[in-house]
Amino acid sequence: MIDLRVVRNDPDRLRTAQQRRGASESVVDELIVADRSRRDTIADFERLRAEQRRLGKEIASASGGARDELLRQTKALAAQVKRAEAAQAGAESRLRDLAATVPNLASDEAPEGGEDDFRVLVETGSPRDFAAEGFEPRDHVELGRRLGAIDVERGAKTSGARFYYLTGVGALLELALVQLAMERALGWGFTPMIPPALVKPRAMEGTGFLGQAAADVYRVEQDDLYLVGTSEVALAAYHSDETLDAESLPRRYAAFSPCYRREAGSYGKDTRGIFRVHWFDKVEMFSYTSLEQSYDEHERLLGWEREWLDQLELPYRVIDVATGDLGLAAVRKFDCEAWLPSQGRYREVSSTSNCTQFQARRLDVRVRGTRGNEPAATLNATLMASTRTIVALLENHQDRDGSVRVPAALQPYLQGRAVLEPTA
RNA sequence: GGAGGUGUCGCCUAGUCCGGUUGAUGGCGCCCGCCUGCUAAGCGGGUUGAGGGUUGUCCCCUCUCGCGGGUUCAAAUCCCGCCACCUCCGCCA
Repeated sequence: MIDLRVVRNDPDRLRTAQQRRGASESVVDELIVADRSRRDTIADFERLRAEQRRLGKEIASASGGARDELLRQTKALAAQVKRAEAAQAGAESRLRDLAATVPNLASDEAPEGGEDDFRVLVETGSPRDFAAEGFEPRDHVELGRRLGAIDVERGAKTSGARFYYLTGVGALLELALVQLAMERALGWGFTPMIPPALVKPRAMEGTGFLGQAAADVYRVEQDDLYLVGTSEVALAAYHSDETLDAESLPRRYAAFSPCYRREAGSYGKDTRGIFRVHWFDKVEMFSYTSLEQSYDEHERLLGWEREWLDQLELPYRVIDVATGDLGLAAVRKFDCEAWLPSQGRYREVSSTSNCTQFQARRLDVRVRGTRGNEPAATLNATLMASTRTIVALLENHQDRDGSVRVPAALQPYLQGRAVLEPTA
């Protein structure tokens, strides 16, 4: 949720922010009205309640006729209090519902525009020239089949489109990646976590996934639980309703969890292979910081994401995502995109967002600092998304015979294997 | 899934049966001060959190006893629903 003080003190800033996002500006005026009505109803209620209290105290000590007279007065008052209370509750929920639709204020540094208006920040490593090497690169589906690593046909048989089995060396590869990622994260000071993948509505709502992204979320209706699309949800909710000491920040968590996404509205997009699937596993980095610290932390998280891709020896670029593509919670987002030879372009393999106080305000995560309590800032960053990492590894490190070179850093986690050989 | 119990302002706890000076008792911890070669002990005071008013950190108001409703002039206290934890039973990895 955005800071409602902006609505009161600087509505023009909010209008500009909405405009930069391509979001509704009229909502600002609605917010101003709703906020004013909330304050008015609160004032009414508090005034009546104070009067009621005062009378109640008198009744307690009065007796006889005086008491009866007081009772007559206060009975009428009680009805008014009840009405005022209902009016306040109504005004508050209207404001809350309205505020919930407003996205976080995008950073001034984020490029303005839609999905295609990103800015490329860096490009590192160069895509291999397969023509010069004299062979046509295979895509990950073909490579995975030859290695006995990926089985999409049986995935579809069992669970439907966009499901897969990792088999044999494919399964080992994921476990190796997870293990390596966790050890790196541990070295950087993260606390390893294995969080729940099913969460209550509050966690989902608090992280901003029930708004415009709700269609992409799996819901278990019978128990009113949601399957998380990222462990960011469970990690953000981890400290909900808590007040953290400023000295304990930043707090960094690295979680391994499955991720479930309905991928609604992506019909026909990336239908081949395991690039876009309904379920994958991921190691996610998550930081709690103060608002001031969050900007530097964002850079650090990006640095760690890059270090990870460097050690997997993948060519990639980093983009500064445009305002219209930030989602609800982020003020700024960097995506790392690895080169995919089969597609001849860069594709997202990781992403880091600074959500500032947007999630913390909803989930009630506060920092106890010198200025009193204030909402914490939360940041998330992909370290290792299993399927896309496997796709990038197989395609970039393939050889003409369909074998795949294992980057040195990963070899100790794959029983020392330097090359994955086709089984058929 | 069934039966019973518990949930009080950091931690522990009184209060709940029998509604009203409870805007919640006491202890521990913590903070400030006093005392003292130092430390400890001792003595005095402070200590739930949130929102708002005034922005004259001085005060005032509202909310907050797991959460949400209800009854009542009035709810920590009575009633209903839910949640979490504990014990036992059943079922299952």
